[in-house]
Amino acid sequence: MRSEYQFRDIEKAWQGFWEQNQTFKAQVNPNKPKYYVLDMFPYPSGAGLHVGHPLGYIASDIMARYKRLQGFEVLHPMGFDSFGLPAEQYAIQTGQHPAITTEQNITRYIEQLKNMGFSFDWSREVRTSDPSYYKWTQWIFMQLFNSWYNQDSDKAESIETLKHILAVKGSVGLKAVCEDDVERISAEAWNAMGEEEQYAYLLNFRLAYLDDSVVNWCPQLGTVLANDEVKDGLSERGGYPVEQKKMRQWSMRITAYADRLLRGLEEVDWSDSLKEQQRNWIGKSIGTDVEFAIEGIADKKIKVFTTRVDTIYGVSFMVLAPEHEWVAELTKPAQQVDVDAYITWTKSRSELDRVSEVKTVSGVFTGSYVINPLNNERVPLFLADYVLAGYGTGAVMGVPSGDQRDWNFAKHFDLPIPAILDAQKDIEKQADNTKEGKYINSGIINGMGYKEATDTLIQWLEEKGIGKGKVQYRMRNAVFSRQRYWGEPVPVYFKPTATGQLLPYLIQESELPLELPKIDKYLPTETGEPPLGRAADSWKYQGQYDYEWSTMPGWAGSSWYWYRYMDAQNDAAFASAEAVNYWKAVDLYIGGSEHATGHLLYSRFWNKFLKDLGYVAEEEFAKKLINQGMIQGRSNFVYRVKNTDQVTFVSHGLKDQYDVAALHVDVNIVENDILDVEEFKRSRNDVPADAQFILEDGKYICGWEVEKMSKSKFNVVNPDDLIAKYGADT
RNA sequence: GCGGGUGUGGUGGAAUUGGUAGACAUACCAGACUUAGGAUCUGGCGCCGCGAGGCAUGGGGGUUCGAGUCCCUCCACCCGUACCA
Repeated sequence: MRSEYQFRDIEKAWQGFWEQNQTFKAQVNPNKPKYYVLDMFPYPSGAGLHVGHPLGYIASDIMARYKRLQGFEVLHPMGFDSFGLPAEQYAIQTGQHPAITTEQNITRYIEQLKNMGFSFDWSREVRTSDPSYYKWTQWIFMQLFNSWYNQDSDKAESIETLKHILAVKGSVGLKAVCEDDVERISAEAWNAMGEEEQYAYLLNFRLAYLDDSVVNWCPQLGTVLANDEVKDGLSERGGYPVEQKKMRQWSMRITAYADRLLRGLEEVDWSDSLKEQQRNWIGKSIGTDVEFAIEGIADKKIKVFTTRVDTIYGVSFMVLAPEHEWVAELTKPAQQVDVDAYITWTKSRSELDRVSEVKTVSGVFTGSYVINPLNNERVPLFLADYVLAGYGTGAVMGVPSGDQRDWNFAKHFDLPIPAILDAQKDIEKQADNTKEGKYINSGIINGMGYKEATDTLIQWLEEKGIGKGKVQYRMRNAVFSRQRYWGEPVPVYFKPTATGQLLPYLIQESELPLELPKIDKYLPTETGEPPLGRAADSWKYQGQYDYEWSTMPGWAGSSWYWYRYMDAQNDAAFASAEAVNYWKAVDLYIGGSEHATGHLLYSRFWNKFLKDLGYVAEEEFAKKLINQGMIQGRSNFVYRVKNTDQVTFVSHGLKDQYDVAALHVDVNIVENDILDVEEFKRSRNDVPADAQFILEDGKYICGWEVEKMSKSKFNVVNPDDLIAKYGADT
């Protein structure tokens, strides 16, 4: 009889006991203090659970067990973020419905997670792709559509309160977060509108709204690509050209919450680095909007945003984004050819390319001039792709003496570099962004210091009605449409007005969930519509109106899931008031830092919105957050001898005698650094059967190195294998 | 490019304010015990050197009586960069 620890039997027995006795089932129990420990739920990929997943799950499991022993009622759930691109790509290739592969992957994940013996309450499992779950994702979308952001109360309110304000006061003095170019109207004008006209007007104020956004469009694939799927201006699949194209998309007005998202960081126990990343992402800057008149065009003015209005006398050029809507009108015939060529070129460049290449200057003169309102000088108007249409006003003023990129631009196009501060040094050699000293060559602010000059200019501009102080955020509103199949359908249909304009309407709440229709292929349609367009003939609201064909992004389902765990089976609400008021918020959230500016920001946004509407208890959803690190892997290497006719590998101890190239080899065919040569030949089709191996002591010894664990380094170990070999506790 | 982070033995990591660098653990080496070992115990273990000693916290420079810690500068790697999850 062997006396060693029989982990296979013992672990299996206890896991069975826990399941039968529901040992880890959580309940609303007002007699006990609660503790909510949450893991970032995984995407169920086809590769199965990676060893990186348990790294965080082990930490949270330790906390969950510890808190239970301390007498807390502990909520420690697990679920699956099961909508996403990989399942859709697989469906496109195989015709297999993504729901089927997703189901299989989840089954595997659950088996793996149970083998590890985590103390999850599996009765609360959620799956974002399950209609009983996405019913509530769609419901939240409906609430966002039915809301506007009132800056007076500093919260989201029902669109009904806006209707009331419009009927009584109109929108002239209304403080709402909305599109900049919304026409301001009087109460009389509002009341004189027809019902459809009023409805169309309200669309400008909703927190979920339609807007033009720039996307990566691949004409050959007929689809929109993620930046991730674009490499060097070509699609990763197929290598086709990708261009920047404007499309009508759903967006979420997250910018309405920018300031609250900043302030909320002060009350959460998250790492300083993570908070800093969010602050920088939101990017609050205080500056000034200034309007420049256009020479020869009386009815239009170009608006720029600047954080350094004090440098306005140093302006020697102006730059518009190539996508700016007035480009066609502002381009003179003599420059038309150059401008067209430049725009064509920028269309091939991703946003990341555009802002990251600062060494090379590119741009083109439009032939037009604007007028500096302070000194009435003519300022040449250029296009350059470092200016982004989606940020600020899509136009910037060029001040070469104070900004290095502007300085480079001015040198390249041989533009003047006027000095504006007596403290600026060597501006013929480089820009000097100092705010020190007194202004020179600067009209009404000559002799002043920075603060006085800024205040004087803002006051002057506001009096003349051509500028005003403004807070600008770097963060943009969040695009919410995806031209994909495997996501939540948007619960909207389109109905034409009397004039034929299509307006979006919500379906009835009682009609939720709006389930994904079955389609024959998962590709976009031949006319470039999203995949759901394939169901258009039969999939109609009340048999006559087209539904929205785009689906929601991956972040929709993950931006509220912690509430569903509180009351996962509830069919009447996303969670009952009783459950929400007991569990309140996540006490400890564990996951990767890569979610700093995506998931964690979107989730805070939706949480604040749900709080405004009174559906949840807390302003911040995760009180404490810990980022787990990454798993390192021990990589193995083989050494291929260079410049030989016959493919030859030399063992590690002898490699210095040859000219060799080190190649990663799969660690799963290496044991104690000894390579399984036969398996190596079998598993690699780039290694011929007659390959030579120069051995030492009859063995092929591999080299090794510690690196990030990743597929490309062939150093990934499978948790199943490790558990089978050593047991879950190990 | 920009934002955030990390760099200390084979590995995970210690080192309170600037005051003995490498605690603790693991791996490895040698030995003991044992029917057996994925158990236990003992010793060794940053690098060079027989030794005395010298060198060493990504590289270079600086401040200081004294620097892993402070300053400057450079490098490498990781995360994010808005439709991967």
